[in-house]
Amino acid sequence: MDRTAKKKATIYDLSVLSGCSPSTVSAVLNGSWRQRRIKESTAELIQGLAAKHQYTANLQARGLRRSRSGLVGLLLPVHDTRYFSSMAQTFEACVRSRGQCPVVVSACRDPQEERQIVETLISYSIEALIVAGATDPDGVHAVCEAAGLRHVNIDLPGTKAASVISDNYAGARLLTEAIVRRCGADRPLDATDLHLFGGRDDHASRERIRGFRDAKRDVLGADPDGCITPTGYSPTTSRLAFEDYFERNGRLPRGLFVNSSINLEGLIRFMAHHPNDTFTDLVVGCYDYDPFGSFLPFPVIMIRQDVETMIARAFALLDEGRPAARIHLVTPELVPPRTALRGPLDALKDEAPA
Amino acid sequence: MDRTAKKKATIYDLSVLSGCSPSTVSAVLNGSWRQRRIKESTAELIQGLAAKHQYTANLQARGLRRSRSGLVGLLLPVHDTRYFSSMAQTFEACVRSRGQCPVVVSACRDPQEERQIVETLISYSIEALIVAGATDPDGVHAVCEAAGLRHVNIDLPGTKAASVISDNYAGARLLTEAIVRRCGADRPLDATDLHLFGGRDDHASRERIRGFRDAKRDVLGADPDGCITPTGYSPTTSRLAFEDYFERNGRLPRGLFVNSSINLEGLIRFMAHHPNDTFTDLVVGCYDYDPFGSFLPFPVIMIRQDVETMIARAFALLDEGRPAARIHLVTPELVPPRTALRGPLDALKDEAPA
DNA sequence: TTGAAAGCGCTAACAA
DNA sequence: TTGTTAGCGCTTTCAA
Repeated sequence: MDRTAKKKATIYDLSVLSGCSPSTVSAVLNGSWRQRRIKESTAELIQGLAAKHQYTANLQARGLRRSRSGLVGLLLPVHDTRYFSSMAQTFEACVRSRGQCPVVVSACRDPQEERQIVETLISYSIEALIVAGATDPDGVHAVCEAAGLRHVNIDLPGTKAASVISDNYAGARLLTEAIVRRCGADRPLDATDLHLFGGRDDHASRERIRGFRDAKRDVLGADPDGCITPTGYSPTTSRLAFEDYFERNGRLPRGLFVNSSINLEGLIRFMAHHPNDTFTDLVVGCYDYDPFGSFLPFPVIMIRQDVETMIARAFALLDEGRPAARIHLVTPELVPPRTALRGPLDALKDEAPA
Repeated sequence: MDRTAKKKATIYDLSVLSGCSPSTVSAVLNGSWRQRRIKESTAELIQGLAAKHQYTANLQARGLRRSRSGLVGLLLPVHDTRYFSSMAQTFEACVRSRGQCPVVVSACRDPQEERQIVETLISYSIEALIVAGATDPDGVHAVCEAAGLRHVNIDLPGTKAASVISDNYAGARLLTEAIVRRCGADRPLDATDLHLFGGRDDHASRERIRGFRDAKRDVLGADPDGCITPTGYSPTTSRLAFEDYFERNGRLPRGLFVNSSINLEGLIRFMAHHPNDTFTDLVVGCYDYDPFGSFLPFPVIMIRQDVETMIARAFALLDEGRPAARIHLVTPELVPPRTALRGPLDALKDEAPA
């Protein structure tokens, strides 16, 4: 027995109450009344009635009629990472500032899920979509294209739609050099002692690996094979890779390039099974920034991707209509160990202590 | 010029193509055809056509007609925390397993935003709402109630709707005792040397403070005043509180109860400005679990709230229809230092290395 | 086993 | 300055 579920007021109710026609009411209530040259007094009358009866537009009806919904989508691989959750946070602020409603969903890096979820969003007539870190951006593109949906890739590029990604090559070089510098403070680093873990066969990983290798060659004068271990984006498989290396070599490499914060979670799972002195001498570089990750008991140098700029660029491209299918690089930032950066949450006003 | 934005097929198109009536097509395509006793062969015919023409239902139209949308909402304070992002992750899986579409939004702990955002969701005819960590749950309740929207609170309780929260009192006791135990390993802890930072005047903070004080009294035999510093849920204000304490006392307390992972971010911001030896001897307890937070260079004991159970209970209550406005406690878990727990991401299948 | 027809709440020509 | 009207695409009685 839902006592209070009174039916919501419609423009027809207000039409009767005000003595005006439904279309007049509609115009007043959706803001188009000035240009429809409706008398100020009628507008006020209707607005008053609307407030009094707690009228709110039925957005499904409006959307159906206008064949758009006011919804804007963000497709993530996962929510549960500081990188992607900060992306969601930034995206949401952007969308709201445009008076639209954000819809953030995740597809777990499953190409089929990606397409299917996007199809669902399209069925709700979303007006634009940002595709972040998709495993199959071109597959998603096909779905969007067929429905005439504006979309851009972010984080991981596609070949069919505009893409905003960070400059993974430059970032990886920067990071690699910083690791070497930090290691070298004590004694020179052997090239086999700088190892990259994580990532898989996607554009970001490839670019990072390329930057890693080039930097190694430049700085250490050598880039032996076997210093790269892809693990996918899973803490479990990453951890196994570390265990494996450790068993083979009796220790970790002195310099560790970790492909992403998810892979860094693999490292801490490894840590949980090994005493702290396993990690003396270790210098870690991690692509992606996590505030707590920056304060681990060994130096962790991080790369913070400029999410704010990436999102802003993505929206700029969406506004263009049909942007060319090229890649836009955004420069990431090197973050020294023990650094706490401000994040999207800092944009919110601080609450009084109580 | 959007070349390919061909209009989407409708049931009318398929009606013409198949020679059946729109209502038959509708029934076939929304799954109600068996009970509408439609011949298998007609169904197959229509399904074939639908596939061929890439028909997908217009969910806005369906929603308008049925006056529900298939959308289920989750209102968060913020995305960018491992606690809330894991909640989003878990929520999303739950909603999808029910064949509905998740909508996760955040309101930045602003009571007015909370109500307004919920009003928007209601305008989209969402079918149920989980209100997580709201600053003004009862305000949100009023909005939902007026629209006859099923909803439950989670994380922070309200007085008007059913609420699922973790047992903050018990958790805080557990955590406090664990901090004392860990400190005491060396030399006995003075009661003034166990300090609580963070939180504000909400139910969770109050319960945690109560648990903290009771445990202190029980274990240390005293609970002097002035050992509690609320800071709100902001890294900046938390950091200032730590700085302030440090300036006054020339050091941090030996035992630190931190109210939430956001407040723990305040601690690491403090760390960024102080050398590592400021933190020898320190034992931290943090309400909320963050995988990297568990591996800081001093012992961090954490409380992991059982998000999976909380979400599951919330859905169970939603299914009840009109659940009583009582509070349901879920037991949280004590996490020793240097512990890497599995999270919602581990439920996903691990990807092959490349 | 199927079809006809009304209508969900709103918008946008077009008329007045 | 306002009203009339015809849908947007779908579901759902009711009738056949």
